[in-house]
Amino acid sequence: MDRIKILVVDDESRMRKLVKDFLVKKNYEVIEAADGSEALDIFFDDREIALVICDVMMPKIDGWQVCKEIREYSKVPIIMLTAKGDERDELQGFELGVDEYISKPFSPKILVARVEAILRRSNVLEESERMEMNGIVVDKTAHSVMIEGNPIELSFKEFELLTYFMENAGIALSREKILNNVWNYDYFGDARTIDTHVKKLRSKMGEKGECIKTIWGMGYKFIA
Amino acid sequence: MDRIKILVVDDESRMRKLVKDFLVKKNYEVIEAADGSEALDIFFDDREIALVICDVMMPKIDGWQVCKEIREYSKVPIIMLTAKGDERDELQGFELGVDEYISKPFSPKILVARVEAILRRSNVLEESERMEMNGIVVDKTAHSVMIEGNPIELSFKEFELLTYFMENAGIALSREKILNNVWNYDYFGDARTIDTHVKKLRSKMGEKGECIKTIWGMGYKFIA
DNA sequence: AAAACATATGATAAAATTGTGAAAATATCC
DNA sequence: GGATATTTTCACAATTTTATCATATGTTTT
Repeated sequence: MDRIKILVVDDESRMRKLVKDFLVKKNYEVIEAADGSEALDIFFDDREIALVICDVMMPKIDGWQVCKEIREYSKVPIIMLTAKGDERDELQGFELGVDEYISKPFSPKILVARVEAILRRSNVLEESERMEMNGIVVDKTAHSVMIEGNPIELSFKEFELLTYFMENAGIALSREKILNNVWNYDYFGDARTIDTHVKKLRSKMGEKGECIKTIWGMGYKFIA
Repeated sequence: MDRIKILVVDDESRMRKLVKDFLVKKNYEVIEAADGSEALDIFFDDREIALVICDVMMPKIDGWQVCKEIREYSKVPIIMLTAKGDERDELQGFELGVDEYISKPFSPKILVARVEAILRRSNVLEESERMEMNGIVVDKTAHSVMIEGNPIELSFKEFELLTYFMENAGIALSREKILNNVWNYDYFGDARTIDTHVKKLRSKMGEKGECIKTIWGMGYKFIA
């Protein structure tokens, strides 16, 4: 899965950097905008931003305005950074659809906690990546495999191999191709090791092992 | 915060024990009273009882009477256990200030659900973040853990780790991910420290330690 | 049908990962 | 400041996975 994108809008570059640093450490992808119009440009251009963190006080277009314009078209979660707890402003904000406030100065922990809470609420975090073909259910998130409702235990490589097969169902895959995709690029061992893994996979998959077909002189193919 | 106190009033010890067992598993402190006058004594003596569960049918002072006397001085939520749905009685009860009825026989789930609902309504469960999975009760507010009704002592990190696992039950978690979420962003130590914590957690959790599964070559996963 | 070649299989060796206990470093509490 | 508990590190054992190889089995070609 790709990293989650967060748009940080603030006219002070120091503040942007601060916020960015903590979020990057948490493995988010942070995009910066130095003012309201840049923020709106980026937001409507990118279309994949999962969260907006926006300073209220900005020259030209202020935070409220940014919020309002985004809300015209999007329900993306918005966190506002306020100078201090101005209740009247906050009330106004909630009407505009602000999801959360963080008043400066804030601790990094608070920031990260709020961000995670919001993302969890909006189900951006941890959507389960599942795949189902012919009674074989692969859940990449849970790292589990079920066949006809029964869980089976696969080793790491076997799991990777199976998901690679299933993601490329119906496509003939040469050993070379499999090596390049399932093994690290720096693997220079024997390609025949694939055979062994295929063997184990097939046996663990029972009847469904026949989904992995041998293409003589070429490689393998997964058929659903 | 201390555990929440619930007073259970019933002349049948079997019934008291039944109710108590389920509530204790949910980390409530249960105080028993075998008859009405004992109940009133305990209630006015303790002053910290958050909920009263009271049988209607009792010798000497019946449930209605207990309810009435408590209501003279307190607005504590009261749940009545009735033999069967006698509507006339229930009407009478609501006038007395009974909050909820549970008619015998009841399922433990119903009981616990009603209790939690009432406590939430009366703000006793003030955002007390607790979760329960497979007999493991974690109360983030109280920072306590119970397994099958027995409290276990966890260190700070162990507690954080367990809650992280439980909040992400069923999801395969890489060491990197665990470090980023349970440890501070500024931790750059050895990832193997996780193993040590997992080891201690497992041993402290006894049989339930098996809920933390090792995913070879990948990380760990909590299964409920 | 035999030769030549490709894949399957089982056993085994090598490598990688995790479990564990103890010691060292840190933090916390009197 | 010392005692205690927690957290981290480390070394080694135990375990699991992965790679290799020899051999068996199966396909294709001649």
